Amino acid sequence: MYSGIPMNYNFNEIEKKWQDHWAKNQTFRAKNNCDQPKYYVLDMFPYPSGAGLHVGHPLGYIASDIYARYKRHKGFNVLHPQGYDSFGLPAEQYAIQTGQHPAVTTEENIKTYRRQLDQIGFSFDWSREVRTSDPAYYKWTQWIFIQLFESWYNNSSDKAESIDTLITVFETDGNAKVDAVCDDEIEVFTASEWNAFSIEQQQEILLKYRLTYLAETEVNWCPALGTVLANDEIVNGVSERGGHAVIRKKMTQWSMRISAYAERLLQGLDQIDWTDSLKESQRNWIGKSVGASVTFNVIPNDTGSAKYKIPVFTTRPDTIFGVSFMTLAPEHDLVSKITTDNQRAEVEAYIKATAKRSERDRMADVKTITGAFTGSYAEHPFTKEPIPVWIGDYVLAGYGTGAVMSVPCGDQRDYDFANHFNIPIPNIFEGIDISEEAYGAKDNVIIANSDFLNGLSYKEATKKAIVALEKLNQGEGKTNYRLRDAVFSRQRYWGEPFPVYYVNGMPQMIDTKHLPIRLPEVEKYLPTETGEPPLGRADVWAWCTESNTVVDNEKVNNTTVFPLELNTMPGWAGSSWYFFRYMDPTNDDVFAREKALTYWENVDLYIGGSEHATGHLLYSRFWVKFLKDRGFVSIEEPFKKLINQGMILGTSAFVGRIVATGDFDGSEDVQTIHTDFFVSKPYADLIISDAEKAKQLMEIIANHYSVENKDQKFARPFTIGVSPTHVKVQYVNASDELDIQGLKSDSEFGDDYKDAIFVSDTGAIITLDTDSDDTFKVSREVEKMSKSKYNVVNPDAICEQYGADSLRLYEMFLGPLEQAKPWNTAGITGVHGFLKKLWKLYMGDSGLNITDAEPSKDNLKTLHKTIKKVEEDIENFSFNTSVSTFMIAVNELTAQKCTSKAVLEPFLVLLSPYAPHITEELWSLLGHEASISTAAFPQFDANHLVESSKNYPISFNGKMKFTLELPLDMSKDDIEKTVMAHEKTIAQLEGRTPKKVIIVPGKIVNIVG
RNA sequence: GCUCAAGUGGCGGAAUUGGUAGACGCGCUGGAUUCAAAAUCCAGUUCCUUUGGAGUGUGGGUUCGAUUCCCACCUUGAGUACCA
Repeated sequence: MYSGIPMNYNFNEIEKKWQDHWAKNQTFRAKNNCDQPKYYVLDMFPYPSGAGLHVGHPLGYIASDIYARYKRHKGFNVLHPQGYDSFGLPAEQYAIQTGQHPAVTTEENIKTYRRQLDQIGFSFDWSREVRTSDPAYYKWTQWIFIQLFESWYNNSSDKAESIDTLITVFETDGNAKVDAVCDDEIEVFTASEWNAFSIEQQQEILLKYRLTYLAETEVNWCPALGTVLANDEIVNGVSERGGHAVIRKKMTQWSMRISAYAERLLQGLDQIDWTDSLKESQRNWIGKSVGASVTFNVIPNDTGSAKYKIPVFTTRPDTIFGVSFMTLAPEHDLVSKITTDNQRAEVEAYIKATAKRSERDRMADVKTITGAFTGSYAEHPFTKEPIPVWIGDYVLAGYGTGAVMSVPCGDQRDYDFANHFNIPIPNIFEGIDISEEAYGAKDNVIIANSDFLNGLSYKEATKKAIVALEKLNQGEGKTNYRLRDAVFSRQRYWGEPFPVYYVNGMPQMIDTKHLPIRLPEVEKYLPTETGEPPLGRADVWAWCTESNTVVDNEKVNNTTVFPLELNTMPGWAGSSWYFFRYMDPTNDDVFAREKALTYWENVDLYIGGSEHATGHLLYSRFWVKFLKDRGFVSIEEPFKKLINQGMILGTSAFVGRIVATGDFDGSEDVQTIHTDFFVSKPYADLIISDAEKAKQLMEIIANHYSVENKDQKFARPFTIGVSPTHVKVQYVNASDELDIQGLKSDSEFGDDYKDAIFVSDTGAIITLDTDSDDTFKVSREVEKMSKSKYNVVNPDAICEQYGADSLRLYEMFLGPLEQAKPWNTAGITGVHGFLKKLWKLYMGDSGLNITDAEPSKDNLKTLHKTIKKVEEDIENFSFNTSVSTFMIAVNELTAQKCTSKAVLEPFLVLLSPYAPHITEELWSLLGHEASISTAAFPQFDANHLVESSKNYPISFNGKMKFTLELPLDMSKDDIEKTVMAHEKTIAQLEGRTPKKVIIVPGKIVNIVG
């Protein structure tokens, strides 16, 4: 243990001491009953991966920790918790490979995370830790799922209500008047019909209304992962995790009726303080478009007499007279029904061809226009003219109705399609040329050739067209959203089990008082041979309605014991509400007690990565709105302010390996051979630009191989090039010089560098046993931090070598929080040196160097300008600039030889959010018993910054030439006189008379002429 | 293609109610200290053809004055992708 007062800054001892102290005294425990104003600072909780943290991960945590500590100094009761999103795919993939239970590896990974987090000195309230994979936690995830099941969305009240209110309506009035968000095509029934339905029939109907429902849906199936994926888990047509192929497949799945909340999710964005880009991605994801639904009647053809209707959605009902064809998605249900015999072969061939194209091909190739004519015609609602009905894969089955009214003059895709298939392109825009391309803009159009819409603008024509369509009963105004209901089932093991069992195929909820339903044990984490999810392997996975327990599968009799659901919940289930659990983490009666919920309300500041824009952040908002509707919480939005921290990139290091190209064996085949020669960066540049130098090196190489190794092939003429090869950044110093010995003896590279010959800056071969001055420089490049690029920097090593305070300061010092920026360990010596200077300022050479001396004017000026700047910076989340400010302050106070306690004590408080360990240590050396975190933030006093004079920049035509110290209270006239009389002014003017003299008192003087 | 960011020394970056461009730090150069190295300290460090001139991606514009405001363009990064 640490004792006495060391003269040197012994960060390892100091940091360990205070981390232990904080943990032991629960210094950062948030109070639930408190008169202080609350402040809730949250980080997006991590998935505990096996790789542990690299220096990029803590960036956001450091920023939020600074803010949390700052808010404590400002008198707030701060909730700053941390936990783990501990269900997830990687642990399960690892389990499949090794047989290790995911719970075991997860526990190990969490231990590593915790150790790494602890050593950085975060002020987390660990007494509130949550883990999504903990049954005490997922009990409530299951509970929320049940609440969603027991709810429907009433459009009339614009909120979710208990399913009981819906049943009451059905019992008394049937469903004709119900305005709900529900499945399409629900049959209308009366009250008496409802009451006559069997229980199963009733349940089947209710399922179409519930906010979470079981339905056969077309899903994104990932064969490699053996599970379905949500839209936001697919990036560029492949799985976000692992990059595996994804195909469309119909499966019975739990879904969440998030589409019910589309409008509120959109509107709510205006109420929250998020970045515009993040709000924009959510807006795009929700994808609201306002327009009309229009129904086209199919003209009965020779083969069929049925009267089919084609409903379409359009944002441009004003262009309805420009329709010259219709296009259906190839998957559209009507296609097979309306295709004429003549066209059947062609249509079927086309459908087959498009089905074969993967989603990825379709996305990659948007230029090729394909389609087929069905042979059928639809009737134009107004002109009654026949319109040919085509199919084409540019129309998406999943959006709108899967069919479009094609207006080639107003939509480029329709235009291209019409051109390709020689379909007429009628022009309905007055004075607009459409011979080259469609005119898609809505502004400044005047509709023509459109009967009763002639002469109208987009807005007027849209209104009028909708009214006319409504009169015909063939359309109405409609708003469409791109946002689809979210698939909630995963065919995986390591996730929350559903509290669901099946009676005659109908899902039944387990009563909430029997929760949690714990994840069963399985012997293998793979799907069953019959293709069921891993839970299908569990032996004890049936629900007994008598004992209300999970029992052996063999007991299933479908009268009292029923099979349980085999899917598990997706990763976003547990993370959609965890911020509430921190408020009351151990409560076993409710997910969080009301008192805690009303005190802490919502998250004031949320920091995390932007990759969660359309997943976690949208789902959380959805669940919170739902919980509010049902009266469980009182807030509408979970995260008031949100900041995305930028990614920290790695600075990769490369050694230039010489590759030789030539015909080495006389076979006349040109080969490229990787030699054992590596060249230093400056020399590599030289041989590329200087043929003479290259020749010299070639000779050396040829000699090496032919003489020493008796390898004749290099004696022939050849050419050389430099191939950059990644090496570990650990072997490179601040001057980009390589530790050759270190690299050679690194076991991870094996024998790669055993025979390596390193050529120095000057072109000399570096020998390791002589102490020459030859150095070898690597080339560098900024890339994403990743193990394969050997540029990963572990915070453990940084903490050991420089300390957590240095790490914290440096991460902030790198640049603006929200920007991506490269990490380069070399630069950390700057902030580390600052901490040493700070230590020296307080400790002197022979012990505490603090006196009760009156602070000087300069001391106070330095202190107060620092208070002002740091406070402004923290409020603006500009942490990088306050680190500079601290450096300037310490430089100034050192130069001023300041020893005044009245200045040095408050300065520690300013710095403590950034560098909590060293400030806590110095604070206690100053005689304080209580933690520095309890100290009040210093008060800024502008009086200390008042100046009597100003060093005016004197510019000529806007260019500053010299400065002049003048009193601040000097009048404009006097300033002009003084400046004009100055010898440097006279010299500048060279006899010219200035046209104008601009004087801004306290700012500048500009002489024009 | 569309949307949103961002372009400033060798590097990370600072400066925005328009007013001394390059703060702070890294690196580099020179010096002190040292047997030597590390560490520490001091000085210098945008560029150039240097009694001066140019300069914040490029070209224009507004202004006494533009990194900051306006217009056009270029480049890079992120997101999104046939959404009717």
